[in-house]
Amino acid sequence: MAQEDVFKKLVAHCKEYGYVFQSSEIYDGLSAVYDYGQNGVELKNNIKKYWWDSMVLLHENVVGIDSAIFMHPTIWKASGHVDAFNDPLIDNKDSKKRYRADVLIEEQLAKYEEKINKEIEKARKRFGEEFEEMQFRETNPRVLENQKKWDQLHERFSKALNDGDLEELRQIIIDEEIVCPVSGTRNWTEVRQFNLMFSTEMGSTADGALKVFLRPETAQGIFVNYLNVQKTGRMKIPFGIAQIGKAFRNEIVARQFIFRMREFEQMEMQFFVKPGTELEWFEEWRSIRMSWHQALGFGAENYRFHVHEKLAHYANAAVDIEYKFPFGFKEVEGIHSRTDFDLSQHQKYSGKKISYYDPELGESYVPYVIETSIGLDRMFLQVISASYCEEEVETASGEKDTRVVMKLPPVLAPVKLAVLPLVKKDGLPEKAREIIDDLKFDFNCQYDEKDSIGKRYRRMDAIGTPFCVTVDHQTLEDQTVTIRYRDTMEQDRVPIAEVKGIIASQISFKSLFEKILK
RNA sequence: GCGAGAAUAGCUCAGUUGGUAGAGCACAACCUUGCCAAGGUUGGGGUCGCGGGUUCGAAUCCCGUUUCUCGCUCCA
Repeated sequence: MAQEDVFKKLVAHCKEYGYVFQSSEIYDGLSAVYDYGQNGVELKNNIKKYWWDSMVLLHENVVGIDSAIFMHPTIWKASGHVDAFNDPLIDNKDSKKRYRADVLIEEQLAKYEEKINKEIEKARKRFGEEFEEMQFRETNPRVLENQKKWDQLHERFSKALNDGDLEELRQIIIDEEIVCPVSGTRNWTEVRQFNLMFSTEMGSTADGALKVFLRPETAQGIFVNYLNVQKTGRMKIPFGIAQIGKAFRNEIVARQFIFRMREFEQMEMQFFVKPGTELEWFEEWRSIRMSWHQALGFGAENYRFHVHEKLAHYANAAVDIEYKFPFGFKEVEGIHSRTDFDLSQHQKYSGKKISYYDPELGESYVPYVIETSIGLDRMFLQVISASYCEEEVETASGEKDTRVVMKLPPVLAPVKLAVLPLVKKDGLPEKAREIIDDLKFDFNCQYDEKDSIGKRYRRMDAIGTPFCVTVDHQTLEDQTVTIRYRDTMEQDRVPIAEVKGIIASQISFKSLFEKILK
């Protein structure tokens, strides 16, 4: 079966079994926004717990916070998001290439400058040492002409940019006869402002309302709380701050199910270190994070590192952990060495001193930061991609049949066990209820008495329930039940009293954590 | 954003040159069976994605729009 078909089936399966729904579906949906259903939310919460505990419990120098989605707008100036994520874009209809309108115009300005410089260089060669550049600039007709064009264009461009006049930007491109470098044509679309950040207004909209952004990343909430946590927690460098939360990006193209969404959830940990030691810590976390993924047992061959050649403005090292999704290797998590960029920026914009006094060195410095940032929704997709299986099995009548089973790691499964009376009479349902009443405070349990036992097993396979406890007539006599294991479909008969312990031992995070620490 | 394709019951689909919508599965109730899906009876559920237009009449033809899929592009 082709990988795309698997993915299609997985998406359908997610909807059919209450994992993921399209947002606002009864209103025709909302593009690139999804809701998690009754099983999806359980799986998601379990993934969060796996991550959170692996950060906060396993590392005594990592603590958590939960910062607000709304933050002071200046934070986004300091972080660079306002400038970096605010581009006027224009497309060439012939080459289908997209450009930043402001960049196209800047290039045109550069062309005029180049022409002027050429004239000056020519003249400099001709006149040698007697050449007076200022005088030449003021008198040479070709220089004057290009200078005039430059001035006019620059003035018009600045005004258009300041006014946010997109029409005018497009008109400039047309008037300047700027062509697409690829197609060579001037067949341009409208200029559209593309802002990666969603904004809204806080306070009265009549006047003086504050324009605030929905955070495009959770990291800044950690940076602006760095001092609070460091001081109140008496944290000593190196230490980390972890956070799980929603972030929002107005993506142009958001596709591939929950892989790229407009509203998504991040699990980030920013680790503050002494300058100069950041690359050691970068290596350390890169290795810890890979172990965290691989501990789930989806196969080491399905992961790889992707080292960034081109680094973002704030980073001095960056690597992605990629997982082999049905649509190819894609980024799940990024580990970045962010230097002191963020803290320094906030120091500059806020005017507050953000430094750490290192008692061992006897001096102060702005810490460097190693960031581990994982997309929770991508992690969710990784888990369900890895778990979705279609198996050939033989039916009771000897025919071939396909069993769809979600082989989720039991520790992450939304429903841990189902308790099933073999028949709906003879007191078996009552006995099953009794067992559930004893287990329901420890595990997410389900009760099902409808349809044949085989059908109920299949339903549990489809949502990934790792254990089915079946109550039969023998149960009433000797207080034993059968436990049926999802992956092998094999059964053990055990005393009711032992069920809790057996399941608890298989859904503990401890064994995963031991793999990570090893 | 561009190009191509798709949208009919919860799911998979049928629906003739335009004549007021069907099947299987699923779901609910009851009966029966009882360890790996598909026994019987009965029942609920669709203004055919949405909005216009053409027509006596539109699921069907035309236009627009929304959502999804694929490719390109973009983002990191």
